[in-house]
Parts: sequence; structure tokens; C-alpha cells
Amino acid sequence: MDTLTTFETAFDAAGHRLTRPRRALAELIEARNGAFSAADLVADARDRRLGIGRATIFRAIELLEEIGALERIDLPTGEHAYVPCGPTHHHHVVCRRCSRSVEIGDLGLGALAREIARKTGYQIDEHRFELFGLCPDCRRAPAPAR
Amino acid sequence: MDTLTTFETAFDAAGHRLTRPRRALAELIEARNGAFSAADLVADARDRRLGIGRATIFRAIELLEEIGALERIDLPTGEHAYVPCGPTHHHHVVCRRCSRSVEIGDLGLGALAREIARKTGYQIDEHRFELFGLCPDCRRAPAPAR
DNA sequence: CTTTGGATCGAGATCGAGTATCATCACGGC
DNA sequence: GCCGTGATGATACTCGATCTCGATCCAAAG
Repeated sequence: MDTLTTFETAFDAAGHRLTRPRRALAELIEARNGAFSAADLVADARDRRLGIGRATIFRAIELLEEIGALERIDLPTGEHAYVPCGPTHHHHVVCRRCSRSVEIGDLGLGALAREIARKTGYQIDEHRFELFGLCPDCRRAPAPAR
Repeated sequence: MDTLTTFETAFDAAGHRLTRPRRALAELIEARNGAFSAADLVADARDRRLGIGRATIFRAIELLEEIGALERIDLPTGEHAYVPCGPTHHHHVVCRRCSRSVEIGDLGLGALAREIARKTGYQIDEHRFELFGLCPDCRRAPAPAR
């Protein structure tokens, strides 16, 4: 069976070609199952001798971001990371150890943003709400696996 | 009168020397009156022929961040910026045109974070909430002064 | 199945933010 | 004023990310 993965579908649905490098990257991302950095993908690709160029990886990430299949978040360290996500408005909770992430709904933040707009006089176009901590598994895990 | 500015006081109170470059940078930051990037300061310093090295600027920013007089935020573009701020827990609203920013209080986000922790099983250590839009002045301004 | 054009690719150069190094300097307590 | 230590700034360097451009591949059409 040639079932397409979520990301392969994303490329396809947006009218982009389903090339070998893109398929491979889609797989790498799905395998990660959480937040990852561009450098992570570059390393993955190199480790598996996929022969995918850096530029291609950055282009694929950019594309998936435009499509809405990925979203960039900013780690507390200042690094950029990307999380797989659906199309609806939402926010992310990211594990600071294993990077596993879950989506959470709006939770009234839209209303809160409007409230803030009213109070400050700003016209709010965009907001960002990210949470960091330890996922259930990493909470149980003993030592900070370094 | 040799009144110290907010930032000069910050350096002083934290037990750091009040050097000429630091005074100058404190002034530049106050003059900006909003969010700015490290590159902005570097440019400002160069434009005014202050003779301040890049390293010094980055060190000063780092220091002010440790002290709590600055906080790093991440612009929607992915760039890093810094906003002057007070010591209590709060969040920022930043104008995407002029970078003027205002602080807003906790607004029940702490409680929301706890709620999310309960629902997801994550242990939430840290959260980030940033809002972007147009400040009252820039809303009134006609064309996007480019 | 073959052709073919344009999207996509990969290698390498380049850029720019941020850090490290280290000899020199100057703040501020004495 | 002296002096020790923290601070400075020129320079080199690291590393994430982007740009360029000729080569290559996908997929639609015939």
C-alpha cells in the first residue's frame, strides 16, 4: 500500500511535488514525534546518508510552515524549533527534555487578547502562547538523561 | 544633576561597574522606548560613533537580562528582540511597526497554566505569552511608513 | 512509453547573529 | 593618586540560515 503520511499529504494537497527528499523528510519528522530543530533534521538526514542538502531541508520546513503543517516555536533557550500541528488555532506544550509536544485549544485566549486590545488601545493581530515543562514520562524518569 | 537612569541604576544596584559604554548603552535603550534587537543597538552605537564594540553590547544585554531589566522576546519573524521591563511576572504587547511595547499583568495565565498542567499531565515550568499588533499611534498613522 | 518544461535539488559560497579570546584599559575603593 | 579587578574592544571564529546556479527529477501531455 502506498498510503501517504500526514506530511506527504500536506505537500500533495498544497499542490507541490512529492519528491524523494520531501518524502524522506516527511518520514523523519513523523519519526520524531514532537518538536525538532532544523539542525536535528539535518543531522538525521546525514546520519542516514540520505544525501539531502541543507537547503532542501530548510526549504521543506518553510513550505510545511506555509502550508500550516508545521509551526515555529521559540525554545526558552532562544533556539528555533518546529512542531507538527493541525490547521486550527491552538497552542503548544513542549517537554523541555524529550521535546514531545501536545496541542491545546484556544482556551479563551482569543477573548483575553480582545480584552487586552481594549485596555491598551493596541490592535492585536497575533499572539503567541507557549508552555514548557516536563511531559508525564519525563516526570517519572529519574535522572536528567544528559 | 547626575540622576541615574533606570538602566544605569540597574547596573549599579546589581553590583556592576558603571562604565562609559554601559552608560551610553543605557541611554540608547531608553531612547528607543520599546523593543529592540541587538543589531539595532549595534547600529545605533555605530551611527553615533560611540566606539563601542559588538561584544560589549551583547554583554550588556546579557547582563541586563540577568538582572531582570530586560527580557528577550521572539518576534513573529523569528528574530530576537529585547524589551525593557520591571521585575514582576508579566507579559508584553509589542507594536509590529514601531516596536513600542507595554507590559500587562499576569491576567490569570498562571491559573490557566495550572489548568493545562492538570489536563495534559505535563509539569509546566515556564510559559510565554506575547502579543503583537499596532499601537494606538500606528493605528492612526495612514500608510505603512516604509 | 517518451518527451519536455518547470519545479526542485544539492553543493558551495555567503551572510549575519552571537560567542570566544586576550591584551589593554579604566572604574572606584583605598 | 594607586592599583587590582572587572570591563572593554579588536579580531577570529562558530553556527544557523539564506542565496546562487547548473544539474536533476517529477508528472502531465502526447
